[in-house]
Amino acid sequence: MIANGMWTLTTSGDRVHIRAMPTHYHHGDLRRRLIGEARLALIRDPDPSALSLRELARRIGVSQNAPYRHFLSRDDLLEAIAAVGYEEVAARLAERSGEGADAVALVWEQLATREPGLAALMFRANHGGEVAMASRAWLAEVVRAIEPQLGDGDPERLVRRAIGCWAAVMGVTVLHRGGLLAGLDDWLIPGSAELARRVVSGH
Amino acid sequence: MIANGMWTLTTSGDRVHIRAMPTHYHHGDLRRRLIGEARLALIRDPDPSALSLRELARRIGVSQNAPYRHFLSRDDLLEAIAAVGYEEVAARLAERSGEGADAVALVWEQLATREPGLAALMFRANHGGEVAMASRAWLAEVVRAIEPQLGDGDPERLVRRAIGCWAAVMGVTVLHRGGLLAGLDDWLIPGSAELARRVVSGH
DNA sequence: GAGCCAATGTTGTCAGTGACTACTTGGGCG
DNA sequence: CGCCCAAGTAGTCACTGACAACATTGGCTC
Repeated sequence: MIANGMWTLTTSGDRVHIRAMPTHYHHGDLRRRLIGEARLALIRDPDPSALSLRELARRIGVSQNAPYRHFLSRDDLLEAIAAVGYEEVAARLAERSGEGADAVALVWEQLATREPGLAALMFRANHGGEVAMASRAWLAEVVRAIEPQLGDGDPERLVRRAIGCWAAVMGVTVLHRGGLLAGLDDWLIPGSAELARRVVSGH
Repeated sequence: MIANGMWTLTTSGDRVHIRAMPTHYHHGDLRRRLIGEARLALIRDPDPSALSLRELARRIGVSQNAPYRHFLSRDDLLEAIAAVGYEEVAARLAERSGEGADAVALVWEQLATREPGLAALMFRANHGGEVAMASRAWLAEVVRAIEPQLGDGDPERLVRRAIGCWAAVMGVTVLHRGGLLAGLDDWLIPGSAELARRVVSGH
């Protein structure tokens, strides 16, 4: 089955059915509800490993097993959330085209501040194809953002710089959120925007 | 009680006893054993959230509750391991003083390659004081490593650059291990050494 | 309009986990 | 020699992810 929230594609035999999704039941809405509720849970407790499928189900008011109709496993849910995260962050960066590397830093920092749990999920190891795919949209936006600052050099360098920029910004975020910079005076901590610019610019 | 593996310091009343640790029992050795076995487990399965205290205990041959005599909780164990990780990586960097930012990249990359689970632990959010402390040793070594490349500017800038270097190198590692760069051609991925140099050098 | 049938719920169950309480042990100190 | 107490053991609890089996819903086909 293929669904996007508005409709579902179903196969019966070798026929293909398209049908609108019901809205007044939990039917068809659950997947979205689960992701939304999970994000809320991640705001309450930013540790993704503390997120419980059963509690989510309880909160939404469905049976403990219902989530498994929409996600293969707990990890599958987490993947989906991370993917949504990348999509959103890409969209937010797209709105700020023209602000260069600073925008990359800004958008990422906002994410990490507002939804640290979501950010933690996006840092996570062993992501599957879904997240990798979604993160490409983000990477594409980073490329677009920094492109004017790099002049028209070769496109490969552009991508390399974009990844470097992403990595650097993400790195500071990880250090920050990890408490690894706790106790250090503020002026000893590089601003992520400054770092992003530094990575992008130059020969 | 204070212990370092060779001896223990015990207080009885207001006296202090120092005594050698027995070696033929698990006594006194368990803490170290646990950390070691946990690292092995993290090599088998790099996902820290999959590490089970009970399985560790089983593997070592002690009761399921024995670990709690040495660590307050599972997280406490993970913290201790992360701290050890930072200590080791600091030591390894110290051996390569004079190689500049490249050494930082090299050492960190080796860690992430050889013990990705350990690395994941060191990236983790919400670290307590113990890890923050240990990571300071690492940061100090990074400062020492990049110092010759920066000339003798102001020391604050030096620290900022060191943190930036750390963040950048760590960022690429996270992206890599997260599978976020999967499918990208190699020449599109910035080398962490190059990135480190770029962050450190310049005006 | 009847009924099929896939999607999507629900109930029941299992093994495994972190953490707690209460006990036992054993070796060095006085 | 006897006590003390750090460090180990046994038993238990609530909770979790995952699975199997069953119930229900509503659109499509005929």
